[in-house]
Amino acid sequence: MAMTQDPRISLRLHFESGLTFGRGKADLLQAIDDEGSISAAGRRMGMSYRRAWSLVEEMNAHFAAPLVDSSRGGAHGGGAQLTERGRQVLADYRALEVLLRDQGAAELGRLRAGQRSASA
Amino acid sequence: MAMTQDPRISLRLHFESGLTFGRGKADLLQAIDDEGSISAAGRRMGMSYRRAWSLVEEMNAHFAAPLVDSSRGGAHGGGAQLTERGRQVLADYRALEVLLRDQGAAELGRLRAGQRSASA
DNA sequence: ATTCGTTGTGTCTGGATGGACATAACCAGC
DNA sequence: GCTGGTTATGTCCATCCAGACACAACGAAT
Repeated sequence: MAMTQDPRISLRLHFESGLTFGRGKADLLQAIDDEGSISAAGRRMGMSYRRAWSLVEEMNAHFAAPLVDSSRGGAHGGGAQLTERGRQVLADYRALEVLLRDQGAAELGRLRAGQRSASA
Repeated sequence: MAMTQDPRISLRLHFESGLTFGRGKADLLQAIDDEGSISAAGRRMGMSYRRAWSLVEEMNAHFAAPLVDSSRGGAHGGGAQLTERGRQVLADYRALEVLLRDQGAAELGRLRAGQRSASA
């Protein structure tokens, strides 16, 4: 239900600082929220832990407050959770996605229709 | 008036084909429309003709109909104009930009506010 | 035929990017 | 104090990409 199923056109935000935030990071945050772990999220998304962690690091560095809170050691080796800020950022991005697909359906439809037909 | 003046966050569309269309290509199309030439547009945007042309080539290749029509030789060496399709694509992108900034002001505002303060 | 500004292409190279691998640090539970 | 799974970090390398440079093709005007 929350899955964006057929994103022929996806949204990416370009912050002035240089940070880019698009479907990849959004889905990663979502996966971390679901799994409670960066590594599990990475596995689920088919990316290496190294990559997943570096994306998290990048996001945490570019926002005033971290989006992901992590701890290591312990019963299950550690884990990670979204902070309130993290959930807010994710929610805001999702809202913009919905806004675009809903209110911008006409424009997106024209843009899609104008594409060269797939070279199946 | 048509200038997007203070884009702290900009929009980029990711087509499934792999084409990305953001402020750069949009501004390039606009500049070509204004200047009537790819090279003049490139100069105006501070990019090499090679780069400007390759972006145009990329766009033309990914849409069913070209966005830019060009001709070489002649009195002024040649020139380029936006096709009707080109104007439509540009207009659609601009409309989505406006939609996002207008209807998405709350979300964008929160995202901006959450950024780490500039290291001026 | 020469000129002139533009379109259209080829090639090279340095820097950024991402993937793969390796390894240390951590700590509840046993 | 050993284990196990996770976080955190470093390094190397193939590869992609942007920028720079060079140059051919074109055609109206003169």
